[in-house]
Amino acid sequence: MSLTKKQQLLDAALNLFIQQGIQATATAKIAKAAGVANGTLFHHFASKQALVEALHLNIKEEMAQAMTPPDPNLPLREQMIHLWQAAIRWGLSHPQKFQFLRQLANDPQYPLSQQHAMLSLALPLLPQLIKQGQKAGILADWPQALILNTCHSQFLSTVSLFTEQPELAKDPTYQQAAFDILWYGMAHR
Amino acid sequence: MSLTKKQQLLDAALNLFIQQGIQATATAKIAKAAGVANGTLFHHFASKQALVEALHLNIKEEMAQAMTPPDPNLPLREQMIHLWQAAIRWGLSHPQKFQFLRQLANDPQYPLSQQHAMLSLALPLLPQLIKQGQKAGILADWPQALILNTCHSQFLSTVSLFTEQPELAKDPTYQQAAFDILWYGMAHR
Amino acid sequence: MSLTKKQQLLDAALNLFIQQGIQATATAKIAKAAGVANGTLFHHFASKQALVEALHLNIKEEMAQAMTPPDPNLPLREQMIHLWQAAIRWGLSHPQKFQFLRQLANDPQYPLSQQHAMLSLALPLLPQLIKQGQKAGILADWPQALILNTCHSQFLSTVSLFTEQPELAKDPTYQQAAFDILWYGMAHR
Amino acid sequence: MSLTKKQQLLDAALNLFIQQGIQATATAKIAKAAGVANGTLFHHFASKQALVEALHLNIKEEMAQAMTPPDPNLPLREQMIHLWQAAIRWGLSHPQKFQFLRQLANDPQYPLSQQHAMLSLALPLLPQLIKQGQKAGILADWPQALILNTCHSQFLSTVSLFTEQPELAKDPTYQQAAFDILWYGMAHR
DNA sequence: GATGAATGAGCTTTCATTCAT
DNA sequence: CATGAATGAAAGCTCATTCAT
Repeated sequence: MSLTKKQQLLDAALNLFIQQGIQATATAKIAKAAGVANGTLFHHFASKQALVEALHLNIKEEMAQAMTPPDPNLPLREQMIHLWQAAIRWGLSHPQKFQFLRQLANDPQYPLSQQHAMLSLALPLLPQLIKQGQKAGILADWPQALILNTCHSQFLSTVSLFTEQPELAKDPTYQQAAFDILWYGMAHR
Repeated sequence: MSLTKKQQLLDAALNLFIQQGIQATATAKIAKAAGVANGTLFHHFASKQALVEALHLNIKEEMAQAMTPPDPNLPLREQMIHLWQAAIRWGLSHPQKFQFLRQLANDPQYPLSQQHAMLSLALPLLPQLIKQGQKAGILADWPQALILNTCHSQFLSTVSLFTEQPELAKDPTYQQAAFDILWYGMAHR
Repeated sequence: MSLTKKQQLLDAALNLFIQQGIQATATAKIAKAAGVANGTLFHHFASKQALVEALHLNIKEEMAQAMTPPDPNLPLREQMIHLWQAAIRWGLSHPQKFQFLRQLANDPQYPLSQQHAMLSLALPLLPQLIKQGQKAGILADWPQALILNTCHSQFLSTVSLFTEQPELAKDPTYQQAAFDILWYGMAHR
Repeated sequence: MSLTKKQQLLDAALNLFIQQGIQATATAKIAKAAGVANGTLFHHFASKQALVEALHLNIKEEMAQAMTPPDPNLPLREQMIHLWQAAIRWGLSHPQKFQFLRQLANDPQYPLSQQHAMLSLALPLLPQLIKQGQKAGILADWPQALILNTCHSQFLSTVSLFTEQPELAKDPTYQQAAFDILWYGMAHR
């Protein structure tokens, strides 16, 4: 039962964290929602903080696995579309986990997990691709930080928008449009 | 002295909220930081929640005042640049207040203040301008929600980036670049 | 205005005390209900305790004035009826003040004002009358404390009953019955 | 050991409540008097209010168990004496619990537990007996409410008197006298 | 007299964590 | 492994009282 209960705790925690916030969720409520005893939580996790970190790690790993690398022989734009679609797809099919990552990224209590941590996680190949694109004269010659920042924010806000308004997500036109806004924005003119 | 102490409380609260988070900041610490007694906080604010809301309101009003409307006779692009610069300027010169707004927008405890609340606050004229631009064939014909979402996220992330890396903010090229990414992204092709 | 505000405070206090209890009523609420400032209460009364005592004293004096002594030439039973009716009448026409006296009498915080304090207040002549009655063989020869106790309790409970069920109070038969139960109970057989 | 601590808390609470009043007794003092930690009180009782209600319920049940029903074949007067003695005996042997019931009955904060709740608890059979007595012409034909009220108040005041003056309680004459006052008061003439 | 901002001790309640079973 | 009673520090909030104006 051990693995089961540990997983039940993680599931219950995720569920409560995104509803009420991390701080506002008492460990006792997590245990109750998981159907285990109060002390069992501390049997599997040294502290509430450790539980949060374990959950964070789990989700990061799961997301990383979903991000298959693009075929390097494809044109740059196609490679980027591949990354973009994989990231968006994961965000839309795991809205709770996605929101948890957002929450952590904005929580002053967990400053280690900066915004960029999430980006580099979702799109670890992006920096190289951008550099390639700039060298090849396909992308505009602005600072990396600015371009990465834009990619990141467009990714986050697109998933959020599509999660809130699922009817938009259903139309593939808009999925494409979200990428095009980004692409034409950073393309060289 | 009433106004003084009330303001001291708001100042201390803002300072602590963005350092430690809202929940993690005890009312007693706010009072201490403000140099007043514990009960004084509750003399001026009915509850911690009321203090947060008062602070929120103050900042929103202050930001709204900073957002001067553009000259409607200017070309669309110039009007948008006007808005963009006013918003960025305010964000950069009030980094704490800006961060507080971000925090609230992402806090599941204060769901009323959605992301879009902040946007419509900073750029209340934007929806009309976009509609005009689409009618005139200047902007691409994507759903309003998508374009607004992009503007919003680019605004937030640009202020954050420039606040974290002030050397970027100093170069007016990059301020312009951040707007151009947005503009060429949503411009009609 | 001084007398007025002081009286307003006493009135407001009485009203709130019987609704919520003495302890549960904050001085600030009394002041607000009286339409005066917070500090004004302490201008007229040294402390909350002093306010309670002043109210108590006022009510006791008012009640004492309403208790006109019976004609000593009347038969014993008529004298007792006189006292009984005066007491009941006062209780029914001042239900709030009556209830306040009850509350104080049962409050462990104000132990000075025992049950008997209220009795001797309402019916100061009663002990003598009882003694006379016993000497004359009209009343049973039980201990004074027992008879006084019975009179007292029948008085309190009758006013309470009639206040709760005003339709009973309207029928003079029942007013008389309440006295008769008492009288035949303690009469000599 | 759970039952032990829970009971210790109830005992300590009863003791302090009747000395200082319910409101005036801090939960921290109850915990200290019970020899447990502050939080333990709230582990067993959801709130102070819940503790009060649990205590109330406990005492009511205990009292109800002590009230053995009379033999219905006995004459009416004997049945009433049986009830009277059982009630008085319980009140005298549990003075704290009796006083707590009185306190609650008079506390405007707990209005549900009216005076009559206590009576019907102590003497649940009384209403029927009275009706029987009136039909048989043994008891006077006054409204039930009036007679019940008298019984109730005589019961309460007798226990109080005997508790305050234990020397009276020792003389069985006076126990009988207290009942006789009641009986002759309501007997048909 | 009258005001109401200011105080700080004290209240009820919460909660992460421990530990004997 | 699992439990849940027990802990006590700390939280948000209340309130009688003071005092400068």
